[in-house]
Amino acid sequence: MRINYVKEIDENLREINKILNRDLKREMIKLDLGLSHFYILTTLYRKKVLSSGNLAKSLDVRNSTITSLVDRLVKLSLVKRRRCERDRRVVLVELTDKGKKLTEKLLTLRKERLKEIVKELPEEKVKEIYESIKRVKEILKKK
Amino acid sequence: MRINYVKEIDENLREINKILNRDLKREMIKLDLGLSHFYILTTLYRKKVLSSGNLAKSLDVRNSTITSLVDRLVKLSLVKRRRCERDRRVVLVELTDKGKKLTEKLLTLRKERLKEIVKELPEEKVKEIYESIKRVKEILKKK
DNA sequence: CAAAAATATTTAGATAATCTAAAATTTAGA
DNA sequence: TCTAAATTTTAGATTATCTAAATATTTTTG
Repeated sequence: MRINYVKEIDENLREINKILNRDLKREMIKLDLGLSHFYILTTLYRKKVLSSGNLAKSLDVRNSTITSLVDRLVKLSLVKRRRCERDRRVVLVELTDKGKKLTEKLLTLRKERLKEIVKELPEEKVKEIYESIKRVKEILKKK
Repeated sequence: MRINYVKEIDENLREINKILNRDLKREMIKLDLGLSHFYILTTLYRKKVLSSGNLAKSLDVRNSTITSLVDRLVKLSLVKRRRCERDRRVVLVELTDKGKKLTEKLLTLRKERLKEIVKELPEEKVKEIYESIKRVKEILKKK
């Protein structure tokens, strides 16, 4: 019997995401925050500084949604806002030191689950998994 | 330089999910439904019949949330409810024919993006990707 | 076997997330 | 300079999800 690879890859990816998201959601609830706040924190962690509008594009939500999400994070001193010097219409958002530390902790927690892969498999196999997943991402990202 | 595989796998998985979810969200909005409805439809598609409570567990939301999500799908004749014969406390949910058709269409749409993998890579490589992703899922699922 | 406890779901009402439309501010172009 | 465009925020509506209580059914126990 021939395997329908696309179907299987799709289902497995959805399942992986479900498991990782479930764990993540629980962690965020403990902090009294939601998944969207996690996405903002990690996006800022990678990009350093981002305008409110680009954050909205990145999360695929409206600008006004970003305003209230960021409001919450500002109140908790996890991120800070400042006006862009060159174009004063633009609001730039970035992590505070406290925000950076928390984000690192969250990313670590999230990776705990994935560490089992490294524990269980030989380096060669882990590398293969890494490359496969990277390849999928690159192909999806192109479009 | 040594690559931190776990970190990279984590980031790539998140990115893959972001891309696939964004596409999916747009599709569901056209139908005037949310992502949660998609999860219900596809879960039922795989499992055929599920109690309201098990749906809640599967989506990691409260029972009462399932009630309103399913209400909406029943109104659109995409799923139907019935009492369990053996234990009449239990409410069973399953897809209607209309629901099955729509779910198949949604899954196809979602897989369109992933089909590019098959187009671009040799069968051998696709198989490797499939097996890698499956392995990740299995390891995560164990716990 | 009847009363009490446990289980599954729904209802009602509250809270939070996200949206739309309009307002405020700033920039860019005719 | 005046007008149009761009960026963000505000205000208010809508939707999703939650908690707690209510309902119906089953299981346990004295």
